[in-house]
Amino acid sequence: MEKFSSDPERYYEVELFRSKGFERKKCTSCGRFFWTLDQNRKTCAEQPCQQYEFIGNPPTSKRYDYVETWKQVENFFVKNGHASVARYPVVCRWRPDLFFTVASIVDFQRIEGGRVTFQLPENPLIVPQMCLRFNDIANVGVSGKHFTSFCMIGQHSIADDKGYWKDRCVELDYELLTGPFGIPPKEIVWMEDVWLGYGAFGYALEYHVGGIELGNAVFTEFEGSPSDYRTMSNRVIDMGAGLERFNWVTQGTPTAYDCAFGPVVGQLLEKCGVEYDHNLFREYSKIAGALNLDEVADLALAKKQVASKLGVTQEVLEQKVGHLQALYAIADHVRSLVFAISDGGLPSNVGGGYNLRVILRRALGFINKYRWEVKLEEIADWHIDYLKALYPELEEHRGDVATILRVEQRRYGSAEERTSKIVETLKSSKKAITEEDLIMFYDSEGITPELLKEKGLPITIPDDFYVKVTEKHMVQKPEEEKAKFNIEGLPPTRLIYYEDQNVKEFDAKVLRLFEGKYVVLNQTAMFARAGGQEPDLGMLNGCEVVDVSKYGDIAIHTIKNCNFKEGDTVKGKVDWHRRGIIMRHHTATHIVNGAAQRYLGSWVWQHGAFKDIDKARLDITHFEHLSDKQVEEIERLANMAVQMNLPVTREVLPRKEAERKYGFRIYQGGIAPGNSVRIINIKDWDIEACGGTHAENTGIIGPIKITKAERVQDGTERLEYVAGEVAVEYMQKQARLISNLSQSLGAQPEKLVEAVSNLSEQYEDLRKKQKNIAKKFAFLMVDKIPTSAEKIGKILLYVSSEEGMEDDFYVTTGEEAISKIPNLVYLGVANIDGKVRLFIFCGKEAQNQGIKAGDLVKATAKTFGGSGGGDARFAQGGGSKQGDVQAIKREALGFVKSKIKA
RNA sequence: GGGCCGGUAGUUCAGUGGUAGAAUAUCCGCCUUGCACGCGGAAGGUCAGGGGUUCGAAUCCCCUCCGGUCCA
Repeated sequence: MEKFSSDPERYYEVELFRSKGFERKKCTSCGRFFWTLDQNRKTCAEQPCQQYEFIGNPPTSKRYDYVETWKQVENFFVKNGHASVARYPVVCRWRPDLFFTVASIVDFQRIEGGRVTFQLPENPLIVPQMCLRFNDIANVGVSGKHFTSFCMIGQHSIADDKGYWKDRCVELDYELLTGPFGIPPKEIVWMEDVWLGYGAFGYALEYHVGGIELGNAVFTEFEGSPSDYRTMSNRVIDMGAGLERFNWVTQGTPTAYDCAFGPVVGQLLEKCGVEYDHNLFREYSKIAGALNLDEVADLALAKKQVASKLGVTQEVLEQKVGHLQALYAIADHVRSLVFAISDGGLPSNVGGGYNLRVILRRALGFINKYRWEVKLEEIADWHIDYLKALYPELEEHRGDVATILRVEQRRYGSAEERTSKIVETLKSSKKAITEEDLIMFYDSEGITPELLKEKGLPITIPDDFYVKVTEKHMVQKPEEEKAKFNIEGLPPTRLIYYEDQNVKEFDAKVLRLFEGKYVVLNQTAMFARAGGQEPDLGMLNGCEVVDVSKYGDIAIHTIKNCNFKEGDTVKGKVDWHRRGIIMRHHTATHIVNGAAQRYLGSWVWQHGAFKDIDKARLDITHFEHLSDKQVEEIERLANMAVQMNLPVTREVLPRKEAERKYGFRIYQGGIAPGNSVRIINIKDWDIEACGGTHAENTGIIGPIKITKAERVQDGTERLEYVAGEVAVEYMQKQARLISNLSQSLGAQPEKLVEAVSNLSEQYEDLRKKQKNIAKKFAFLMVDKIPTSAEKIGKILLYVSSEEGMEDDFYVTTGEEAISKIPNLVYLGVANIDGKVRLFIFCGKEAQNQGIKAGDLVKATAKTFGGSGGGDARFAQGGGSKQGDVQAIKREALGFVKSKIKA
C-alpha cells in the first residue's frame, strides 16, 4: 500500500483525474488517500468516516429495479465496445483452491503449477457474475448490505491492442455513473487501494457514492507476491462492482435487500404475515449499517443504544426488526441455494456443500423460530420467476432445485427431532454435563451449547468454547514429498496417442535417463497417467515398462533392467491388451456418468474417477445412497448406450469455443488446463473435456457391469464397475459362486434364497425348542437334587454334568434350584468342544455360611487350569481344556468343608 | 480432505467383561353397558456384519457396512 501511495502519479493519477481536475486528499480521520472533485470534502467516503447518505435520498437521477440496473450497465458497456458474456457457474470447478466463484475475475483465471494465467474469451468484456461468499453469514439480513450471493459486475480487459488499461477503465466507470445513472460528479470519490489475488496483484481505485463502495477497479500489473514479483506481459483490468449496491443506490431503500430481491421480499412479507414499519426501519438501518456485527464486542449493548436512539423499547425493536432481518436472510440464502444447486452444488457435510447446508439450515431455523408457513422451494420459485429475465438457465433447473430443497428440509426435520430427544434425555438425566460433553454434543451431534441453555439446561458455556472446538480439530498432516526430477531444459514429450490413437509401436530418442530407470523420450505412444486413468505399459527395447507418469509436459517411463543409454534410439511397444481394457473402462466411465445424470438428475456431476485394468470407479454427486434398483437402472441405461453403438468423437477446441458450444457440463473431471480443451463426445449421450484414451464407438466396450455402489461421503456416491472381458470374467465368477453355493446347499440356484431362509428359520426354531426342553429338563432335575446331593453339615452340594447340555440348562437349573433349596451349592459343568464351562450358584443359606460362588469358582477352576469370577450368589468360569468332574467335585467338597469349619 | 458420535425388542432408548433390560406399541385375560384409563400376563433379540483377545464379549481391539455431525 505504502509503495503505491508514495508514488500516486505513477500508479493512481489516471487521465480522467487530470482532465476533470480531481484532487488527491488524505482522509483527516483514517489517513487513507482519495480523489475527489468536492473541494470541501475532508474525510474519505468509507464508514466510519462517512455515513450512508443515499438512504431515502438516492443521488442518482434514475430509479431502476435489480434486473433493469444490469440492463443499464450492460447497454453502456456494450455501446462502448465490450462483449457481454454469460455468467460462469457459481460452483467453481476450474479452480483447485476454491469451492465457489467469489469474484468475476475468477472466471478467467487458470491455475497451473501454482501460477495464474488470465484468459478472456472476449476482450474487453463484461459479465454479470453471481458470486458466493460465506465468510460473513451472521451479518446477512442484518447489516443491510451483506449477502451470501451477489452479482459482481465484472469489467475485464487485457491491456493489448484490443483491450485497454487504467485510464480508459476509470473514464468508462465515471461515464457509467454520471451518464446512465445520472450521479453528480461531486458525489463520486475514488479511494486508493491495493489488491492481492491468487499469484497476481495490483493497485486499485475504489469508487464510492453516497458513503458506499460501488466498485473497485484493480489494475493487475504484477505476478508473484509483493516480496517477489515481476511485471506481467499482459496486464489485466479487474473491475468488480456490486450490482446489488448499484441497484440500492438508485433506490435509496432502507436496505439493499428491499430492492435486490425484486418482488421476493414483498411476497415473503405477505406469505408470512409480517408487518413492515418503514419509518422505524429506515432510521434503524441508517444506524445499524454502521455496525459490523463481527466488530461489535457487545451486541446486546449496541442494540440497546440503537433502540434508545430511535425512542422505542428494545423489545419492540427486536420484534419488528428481528422478523424483517430473518426474512431478508431467508431471501438471501434461498437465492444463493438456487444458483448453487442449479450449477451442480449439493448441500452436504463436506467441502463447499457444508456452506450450502449451513445457510439452508439457517433459513429453516428462522422459519421455525417464527413459525412461518413457507417452503423453501416456494421462495426459490419466486426468485427464479424474477431472475430468469437475467439468468434464463435457472428455469431449466427449477424442478431439480425444488427436489434438493425438499430432501434437505426433510433432513433438517429429522435433525431437529433428534436434537429435542437428546435434550429431553439430558433434562431427565441426573448426571452433570461436563465441558467435554458440551464439546462432544457440538462436534458430533451439531448441538450448540447455546441451544442447550436456551432449552433450559443448567449449563455454563466456557468463553473459549469454540476455541477449544477448533483446537480439537488442529492436526498437522505430514507433507508428502514427491520424487523430483530435474527436467529443466527438456522439451515437452510428443504424445503420439493424441495424434494417432492406434500406434502400437514407435521409435524414440532417449533424452534423459535418471537413476538408470526413469526414462525421458522425445516422444511416446504410451499413455501417461493422468485424469484418473492408469498408464499404458509395454516394452522399451525389450525392457519392461512398469509405469508412465507426467511431470508437467514431460512423460517419464519407469523401466526395469535398462539396456540403453542417453542418446540411443529405442523401440517402444505398447501393451495393447492392457490399453484395450483401460480404454473400455474409460469410455464406460463416461457412459455411466451420462446414464446416472439421465436417470437421477442434473445435480449429478462427476466427483472423481479412476480407470484401472481390473476395474473402474466413478464418484458422482448425489444426495442419498443409491438403492439396488437405482443401480440396476443406471446399469441398464449404460448397457443400452453400448448396444446403440454410439460414435465417440474427439476434437480439440479453443476453451471459449468449447464452453460456448457445450457449456460448463464439459468440466466433469475438474480442472482441464491449457488454452484448448479436448472434447470427448459420445453422440447424444455425454460430452466431457477429457485427455484419456477412448473407444471409437460404444459397441466395442462390451458389457458394463456395476459391481458396487457405496456412499463414500455425504453427497458422494461411488460406483464401481467392470467392462468388456473383465465384466465377462466377473460374471463368470459370480455364476461359479452361485453354483458352488447351490451344490453345497443341495438347492436349485433359483431356490437359493428360499433354501437359506428356510435353513435359518429352522435353526431359530430348533434353538427355541432346545431352550424350552433344557428348561423343562432343568425343572425335573431340581426335584432330584435333594435326594442325590452330597450333604456337608447343613449344606447340600450338587455337581451336575449332563451330556450335551449347554449354558442355558445349567443357568436355569441352578437358578431354580437355589430358589427352592436355600442351603444348596450348585455346580454345573459343561464339557463342550474340548473346553469346559463352569456355573456355580449358592443359595441364601449357603451364602450365610460364608460360601461365595465367586471364590468357589476360582478354587475349582484351578483343577483344570482355568479361571472365572462372579459374586456370592452366582459365578461362572471355564478353561480351554476338558474339566474332570470328579476332581472339581473333590475340590468343591474341600472348599465347602473348610468354610463350614471356619 | 481431516476428525468425532452412533447402530441393542416393531419403535424410543438404558446397559463399562459374568443369566440381555425398561418404556411404548402388539396379543391374551381382568375391570367396564361401551370406549378411554387402570390391573395382570404373554409374545417379541443374528445386541449392524466379519475377525481377534478372553474360561467368558452387547461391552475391549481390528476390518467392513449403514446413519449422523463438526472443521477446513
